[in-house]
Amino acid sequence: MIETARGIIAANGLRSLKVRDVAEAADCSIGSVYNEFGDFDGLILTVNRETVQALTARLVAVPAEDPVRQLHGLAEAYLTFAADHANLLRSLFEHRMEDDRPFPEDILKMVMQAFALMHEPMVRLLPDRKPEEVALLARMMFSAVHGIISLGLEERMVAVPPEKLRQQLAQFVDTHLAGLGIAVDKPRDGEV
Amino acid sequence: MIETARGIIAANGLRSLKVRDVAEAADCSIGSVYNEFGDFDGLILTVNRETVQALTARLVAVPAEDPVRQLHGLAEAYLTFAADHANLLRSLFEHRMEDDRPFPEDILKMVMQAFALMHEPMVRLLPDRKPEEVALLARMMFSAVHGIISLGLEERMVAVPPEKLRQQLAQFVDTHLAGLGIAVDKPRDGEV
DNA sequence: ATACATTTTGAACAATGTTCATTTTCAACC
DNA sequence: GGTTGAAAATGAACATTGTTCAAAATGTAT
Repeated sequence: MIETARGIIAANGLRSLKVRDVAEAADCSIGSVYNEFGDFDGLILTVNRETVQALTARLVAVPAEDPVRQLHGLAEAYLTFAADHANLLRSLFEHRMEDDRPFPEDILKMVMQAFALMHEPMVRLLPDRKPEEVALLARMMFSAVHGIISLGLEERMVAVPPEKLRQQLAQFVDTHLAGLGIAVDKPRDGEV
Repeated sequence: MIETARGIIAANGLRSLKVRDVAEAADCSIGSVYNEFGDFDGLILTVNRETVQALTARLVAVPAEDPVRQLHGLAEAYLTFAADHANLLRSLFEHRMEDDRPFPEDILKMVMQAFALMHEPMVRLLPDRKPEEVALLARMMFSAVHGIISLGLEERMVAVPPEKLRQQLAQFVDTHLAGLGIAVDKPRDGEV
């Protein structure tokens, strides 16, 4: 059932998700969807929850030996995930809830955890700066990467080919690290 | 009528925009809304069009004497606009059309024009690089700024206070320019 | 004043999220 | 095995909202 919903969102975007379609595909009644998830938002949030989990899993799997490589790896993992699951990520970041119900605590926490994954390598690279300051820098860098990727993949606008985006992202990370006073002269794998 | 629609979106988000509300507020029939805008998307797009125009106007108004100051000004103008009209900007970037109708050409063009405003000062700062390369750098920088601002202002997540965001943005621009090999040692107005 | 064009109207329709009384399922107990 | 009561599943009915379109209202030219 979640599987079906995710399939529909991934294939045609959140807007095309319909309760009736999910019920039919799952071979159960409409009411059952409501018994399971409470309401439509509940279903969407369940899919979104799994999306963050999948994303976080990818990010956590990035090797952590060399902090610079790790940052590149995180950015690239994010890009790969975003390119493969553009609609799922959009659902996560763009879905607004009914009324003004609060954003679920656990999803928020997981997103923050994903954000925080850039924190550790940044601390290693900037041992002299205050932790709070580094936390801000890390969040900023994550946000910047997010912006580059999400606008870059936006089909409505002129979408950049993922391969090209990958190069740009790597360049961005390098440039930004250089700006922070971190030397990155040795080219890494797969860089042009 | 557009005014009403914009008001509703700005106040409560795109989701709460209803044809009937607009018709009632404009003191006309539902049908008239359709005669005027074709369909619901037409109304939304009209509001979005004016949003890009307003944003572009703000960005164009940024002084262009010193390129570094100009870049800071552009980022700050974007932030100010985003903070003042968060829901309108979201409507512009997040609204998906029915089916797969194409994104209107003119809006796309205006967004690109806004993107391109970072191009000129970047060319001035990097006279030795190839124009296409600078265009990519400019778009990347714009996207990064967009990401920092849109995630930063996201109330669902932990929103950063605009004042704090302003500082971070300025720091980001400085860092990035430094990474590009551009010296920025003189503090600018209003910087902490 | 008449005839034709244009605009406006809002009732009816279609799509879709939501509810809830009813039915079905199923386990526990005698 | 039959009875019973809780739990789960059902889908018809409802509420909201985008959309259509025949009819009415308005405007204009002759």
